[in-house]
Amino acid sequence: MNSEAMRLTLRMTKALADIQRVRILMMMGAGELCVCQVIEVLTLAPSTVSKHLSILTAAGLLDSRKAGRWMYYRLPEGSAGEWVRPVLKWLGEMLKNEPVVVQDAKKMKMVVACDPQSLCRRQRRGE
Amino acid sequence: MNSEAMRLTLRMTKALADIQRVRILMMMGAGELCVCQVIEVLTLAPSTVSKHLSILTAAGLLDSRKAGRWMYYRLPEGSAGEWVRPVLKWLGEMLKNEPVVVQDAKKMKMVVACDPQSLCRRQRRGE
DNA sequence: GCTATGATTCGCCACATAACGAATTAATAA
DNA sequence: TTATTAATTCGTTATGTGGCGAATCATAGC
Repeated sequence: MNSEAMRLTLRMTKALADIQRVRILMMMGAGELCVCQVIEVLTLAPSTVSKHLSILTAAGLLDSRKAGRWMYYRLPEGSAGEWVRPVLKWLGEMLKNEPVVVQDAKKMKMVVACDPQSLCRRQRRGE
Repeated sequence: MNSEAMRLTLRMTKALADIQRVRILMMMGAGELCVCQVIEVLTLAPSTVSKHLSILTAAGLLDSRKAGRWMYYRLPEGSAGEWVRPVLKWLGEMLKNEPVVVQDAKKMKMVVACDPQSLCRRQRRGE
């Protein structure tokens, strides 16, 4: 840890200090998700969700992968997530019975069931 | 954990999302401190420091004790700090070599050396 | 090339928050 | 009681942040 430590730490804690971003992290426990899937669960504007995802990524709390037009986000694996995992574990234990989180998980199941393509099409038509 | 969990969690993460409050938490590792000592190290207005301390306390990250005119703050002990300790440990490891934190610790030694009474008197006269 | 489309960036607005000094509170000391 | 004093609360200001829609970017498909 060098003099960047504080900057990095605050980037993380600030990233965690928002309910939508916490909800996203909890959702990601189930595996990687594309942006439109996160939009569907949070029911926020695409631009808003994209911003949240970029903040989480900049904080090292998410990794991303581009596949064609789709962007997939997931929890960081391996050594990349060493500093992150304890935080996520702590969050998970704090929130495992939180209604919002449980509800999001349920909605996630529905969303993962239909493929992203048809999901985005529905979104374009306005739900 | 009930439906309050998210509120509590966000109160904690928001409390951690500020550099002055992180500095305060790191300082408290050395033991309980009165407000004027924290003021001395952070070199911020008393009202500002008081606010930070109240935010940390409301988040469960600090306990307080009143002794005469002095108010002492410390890290929560025993079962009260069960959810807090892992976070503080994580913070401590992230920041143990952070210049600001090291410098604060050094200043703390000087501050603890002189008694609070004379410290506050000096502050009143404007450093 | 052109169009369609998933995602991001930009500009804006409303609201939250950190900082200060002044006023207030609570407790000691005169 | 009155004055002093450590801390807090209040009011104000400047800055930061979350939200949206419009515009833009990047890739797939025609």
